[in-house]
Order: sequence, then structure tokens, then C-alpha cells
Amino acid sequence: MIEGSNAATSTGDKLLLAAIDLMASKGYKGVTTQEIAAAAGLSEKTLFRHFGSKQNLLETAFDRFHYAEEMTRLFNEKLVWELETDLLLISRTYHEIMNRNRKMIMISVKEADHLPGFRERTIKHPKQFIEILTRYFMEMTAQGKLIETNAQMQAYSFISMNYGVFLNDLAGGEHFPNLTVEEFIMESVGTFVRGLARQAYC
Amino acid sequence: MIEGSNAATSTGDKLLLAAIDLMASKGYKGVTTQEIAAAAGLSEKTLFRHFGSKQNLLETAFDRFHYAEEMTRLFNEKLVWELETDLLLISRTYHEIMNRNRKMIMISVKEADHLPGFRERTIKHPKQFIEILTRYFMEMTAQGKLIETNAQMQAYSFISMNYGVFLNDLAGGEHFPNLTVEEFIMESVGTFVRGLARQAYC
DNA sequence: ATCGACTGTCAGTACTGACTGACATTTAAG
DNA sequence: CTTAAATGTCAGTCAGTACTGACAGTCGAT
Repeated sequence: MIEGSNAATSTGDKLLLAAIDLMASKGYKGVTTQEIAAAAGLSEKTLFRHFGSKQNLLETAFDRFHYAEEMTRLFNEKLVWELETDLLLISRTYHEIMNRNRKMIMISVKEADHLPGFRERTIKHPKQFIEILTRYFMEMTAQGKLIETNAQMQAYSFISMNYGVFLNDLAGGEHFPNLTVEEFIMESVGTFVRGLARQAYC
Repeated sequence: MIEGSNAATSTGDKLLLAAIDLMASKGYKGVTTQEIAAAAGLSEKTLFRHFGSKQNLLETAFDRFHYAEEMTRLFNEKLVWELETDLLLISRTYHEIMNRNRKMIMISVKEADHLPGFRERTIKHPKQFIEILTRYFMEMTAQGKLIETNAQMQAYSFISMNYGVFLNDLAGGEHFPNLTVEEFIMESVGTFVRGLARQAYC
């Protein structure tokens, strides 16, 4: 039977998922091939038969489970050019994507060295978000709906704010209980709307 | 001669600084005691004579070079209860403190496991900032200078935004050139001022 | 000159962890 | 049942690494 054609989780995927899970919490060097195999319910030997080396296991995991890049189009279709609505959509989409890939992000934060081009691909999304949001702000300003500002910097601020909150949640969300992400999104979007929209709420 | 009484950098400190430097970039397990000693211009043996173990080297480094906790007082004296001025001060102070300790922060991000209570102490400052800022927002609201909002969440948003920007700068600031921290501070503070102040700029 | 604190050198120990080879066992397909 | 592919077992290699002991050199102070 050829790799990947199994209906249930295939042997290879079990190993990849276990690797992602453990590396995310303990780091590449902090986890052993034995641990990974055990977590996958397989023998260490099988791990090496499939991937040849620990390094290759990490690379394969990254290639296989890194989020795809279908986001740009999604946006241009869903934006309605009303600041509050759109910022809420963007914020929520951002957190959704980041959360779906939080383990890979954790790994790439800890293991920036182990792979060339690793980090680059991981921050590709944040970068895309900023670009999209920058163009959005510029267009909104052109339409007279926003005051004149440095669009790129505003986009950068907005995304960074969401990034900061995401990381807090990630690396021990227990540090700030009674602060939920959804609540944060609503408050922060409110502030940005009042701070950027022309003649709102005064 | 007793440890620490030297005018120039003492042997112990050389080792501690080298350790911080290397662990920040390569992680605790990614660096060897040999490397650390070599970077400090000393022999491995000396390292062990001073610290006994690699683990103790990390702990000592953390205790010795972790930023102190003299911040709260500083604030209460410097705040002038004018939103823009104060937010600028807070933002700049935050980045100054974080930058002064960026290597320790890097380590604590990568090595959350290796020490109990490690992470807790590292995020103590962000937490303090949020508490201070929360009280500040509440007081400002009471004075009628701010609109009614969820003070804690606003503080959380503001600090998270600065945290996100700081981390970007840290882990490869080359990703977003033409975006300086100072510019960011001015733009973002502007937005928050317009978003929170009562009857401003309309 | 000598003493003492500090550091260097070097050989070596003990352990860990990635990785392999030989052989047995399972499992599904024909 | 037979076969082949996948997996398990187990013993073992090899390199790296934290850490030690014995001995020698340096250097400043008295």
C-alpha cells in the first residue's frame, strides 16, 4: 500500500503530527526520535524508515502541514468597504488562520535556525495581511471614508496588535484570564474605527 | 580576588554574557559549554569551576541580568494626564525596557520549559504595564477625558500592539524595512488618542 | 622569592541520542 | 496458504556533550 492512500491516519502522518506536537512544545533539540515514535504509537525504526533523518522529518512536517496560500482572493470578495465590518472580518480571519497553524508557528519561533527559508515562509501570511490591509486603507481613504494617515503604518499597527494578542494566547493563555480574544477584537476594532474613520461617533 | 570586585568585566560576567548571547540565538540545547567558554575567551573548565553546571549558568544569568522592577514609581511621577503625551511616554518606555532585555526575552520565549517560574518573571513587566495603563485609563475616564470603554481591554490592546511590534523587530527586523519603531509609535498613539479621547480632532 | 587565587591543558568518564543491520512478526492481497 | 510490504525488536555503532581530576602555568600582593 502506497503512502497516504489510507483512509485513517497513515503511519507517516501519525509521525508527522506527533513530531509537530512535540517540537512545538519542547523544541527540535528538546525532543528525541524515540519520544516522537512513542507518541505516534510506532517504533523508532519505522520513523527512520519513513523519513531517513530527524531533520527530514521536520522539513516534511513543515511542507506538509503549513497553511496554504488561498487567502488573498477570499478577501477581495468578502470586503464590503465599511470600516467596522471589514476590520472585524480581517481580525477574525487572522486569528482563525493563526490558530489553525499555531503549532507550526511555535516551532518556527523556536527553531529559526534549523531550516533556511523556514521563517520566511512562516511570516508570509502576516506580511500578506499587512499588504492587503494597506491597500484597503488607501482605497478607503481615496473614497473619503478614512482620514489621511500613513496607511502602511496603520496596517502594521493593527496586525501587530493582533499578533501580540495571538502570541499571548499561545504561550500560556492563562496569564491573562478574563480577557477573551473575541472581546479584544470588538474593543480594538472599535478604537481603530473611531481613530481612523471620517466623522464617526462624535 | 573576590568575584565581582573587578573594574573591567569579571570572568564570571564574561561567561554569563556569552551564555546569554548564544542561548538567545541558538537556544539552551543548541549551544555547548565549550562554545560559551570559547566565546567568553575562557576555558570550559573555568566555566564549570564558576557555575558547576550548565543549568546553573542559565539560572545565574537570568537572576543577574533580568531587568529590575523599579518601574511603577517612575510612572506615577511622570504622567501628566494628557492622553497623547502619556501614551507616547508609555510606548517609548515599554520599547526601551524590552530592548534593553531583548536577549533574556528571546531566551525565555525559546526555553519556557527549562526553568520553573522563568516565564512568569519575564512576563511580569508586560503585566505591570497593563495594570498601570488600565488604572490610568480608568482615572482618565473618571476625569471625563476619555470616552467610556473597557479600560483593561484597551490597555491590553495597546500593550499587545507594542509587544507585537517589538517581537517583529527582534526576530528579524529586516522583514519590514521602511517601518521604524518611532514612526510606528507616533502613528499608533495618534490612532488610540482619536479612538479614546473625548471630543478630539473632529 | 613565594604564596595563593585563578586559569589553562589534557585526558578521560558517563551518558545520551541519532541512526543502522539482522531477523522476527504482522497484515492484507492474491 | 503464500507472498510481499510494512512494522517491531534488539543489539549495537558512533559522535557529541556535560562534567571531572590531576597537573601546570600565570600573576599580583606581601
